[in-house]
Amino acid sequence: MTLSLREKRRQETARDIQKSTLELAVSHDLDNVTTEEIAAAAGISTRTFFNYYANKEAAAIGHPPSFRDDEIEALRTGSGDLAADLKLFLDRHIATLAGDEDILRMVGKVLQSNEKARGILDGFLMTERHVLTECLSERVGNRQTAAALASYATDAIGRAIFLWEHAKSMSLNEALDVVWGGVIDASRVLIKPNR
Amino acid sequence: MTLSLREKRRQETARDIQKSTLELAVSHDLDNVTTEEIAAAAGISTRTFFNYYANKEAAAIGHPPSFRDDEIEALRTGSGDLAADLKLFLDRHIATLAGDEDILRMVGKVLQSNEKARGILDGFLMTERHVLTECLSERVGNRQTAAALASYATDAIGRAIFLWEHAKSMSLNEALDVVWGGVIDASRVLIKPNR
DNA sequence: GCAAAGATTGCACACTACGCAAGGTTTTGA
DNA sequence: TCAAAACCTTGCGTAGTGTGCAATCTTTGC
Repeated sequence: MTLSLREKRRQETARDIQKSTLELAVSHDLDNVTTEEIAAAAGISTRTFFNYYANKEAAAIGHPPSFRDDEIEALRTGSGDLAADLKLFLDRHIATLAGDEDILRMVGKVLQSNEKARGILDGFLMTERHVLTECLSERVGNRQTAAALASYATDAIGRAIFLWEHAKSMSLNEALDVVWGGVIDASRVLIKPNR
Repeated sequence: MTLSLREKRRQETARDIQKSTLELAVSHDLDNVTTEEIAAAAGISTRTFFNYYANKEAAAIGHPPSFRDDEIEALRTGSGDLAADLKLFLDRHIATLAGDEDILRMVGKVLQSNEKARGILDGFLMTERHVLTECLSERVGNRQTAAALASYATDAIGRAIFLWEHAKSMSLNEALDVVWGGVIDASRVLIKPNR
C-alpha cells in the first residue's frame, strides 16, 4: 500500500481533531466552541483544521464507517429468508459501530442540538441508503420495495442508537433487537388488517 | 384574531424572502448567493433578513406545513384498518403540500446539494415524526411499533416527493401511491418468508 | 541524497450572524 | 382621536467562518 506513514498520520490527525471537537462540544455545546479553540486543543493551526474538515460540524461527525463490501455482498448473495438476512446485516453493522462507543455517544449528543451536523450525517446516510437500495434491488424485484426496505434498515440503525443512548444499561445489540421487533411488528400491522 | 395587519405583513415578508432565496438558489446555487443579494432581491436590508431567518438555508426551507391537527385527530380516532387510515392521512398531507408545487420543487433542488438545508428540514421532520409516533401509539400498543410506522410514513412522503421531482408527468398523488405500494410490499417481504 | 509531492502555516479577505441603539409604523385603549 | 406601548426596520460594530495564495518544511520514491 502506498498509503503509509503520511496517510497514517493524516488519519491520526483527522481523528485527533474529531476527538478534540467532540470533547469541547460535549462540555460547552458546539455552537459555543470556535474553530480556533478546537485547533488549539488538537495542537494545529486554524488553517490546518480547515485542511481536514470543511467546518466544525463535519469535524464532529468525522468519517463514520460505511457498510463494508463484504457485508453488502453477503446480503446480495444471501439465500435465506430476506428478513433474517437483513437483520444479520444490521447486526454486523452495529457491531462495527460498537467499536467506537465513546465517539458514538458524543456524536449523538451533538446531533441532538446541531442542525448542520444532522444535515452532514444525513448526506452520508443518503449515500449508504442508496448502496443498500441497489443491493436489495437484486433480492426483491421492485425498486420501490428495495428503497422502502433500505429506509426501514437505515432508520432502524438510527433508532437503535437513539434507544441505546437513552436507555442506560442496554447494549447496542439489545437496542437493535428491540427496534427490529418494532419494525417487524409494524410490517405485520400494515399487512394484517387489525380491528 | 389579534394577528392582523402586522402578522399578515410578517408572513408575506417571510414568504417573499423565501421566494427570493429559492429563485437565486435555483439559478446560481445557494452557496454562491450572499445574504446581501437575497435581501436586495427581497427589498429589505441584510439586517432585516436575519430578523426573519437565522441563515439563508433556513430561508430556503421556509416554514413547511406541519401535520394539521384535524389530520392527526382523524388518524388517532380512526376506526378502520390502520394501513388504510395511515394512507389516507398521507394522502391528505400530500394534498396540502401540493398547494405549493413550485416552492416544493425549488426546495427539492436546494436539498440535493446543501447539507445545512437538509439538516434544518431534518430537524423539522424529527418533530413531525414525534407527533405522529405519539398519535400512532394510541392505535398500536407498542411504542417501538409506533415509531417504526411513523418512520415508514414520513420517509414515504420524502420518497414520494423525490419520485415526483424526478419522474416528469407524475402527480404528487400518483408518486405517493407508487411509493406506498413499495412500503406495503416491503412489509410483506419482511413478514412472509420468501425463497 | 535529491527532486517531486504533500503538509502546515500566516496572512488577507469576503462573508455570516448577531447585539445594540436610533428611528419609524402599527396597535391599543382611554 | 391621540398618545403610549409594542413592534419593525435599519445602520453600525464586531466576533467568527472559510478559502486562496505563497512561503516553508516533511515525506516519498528513485
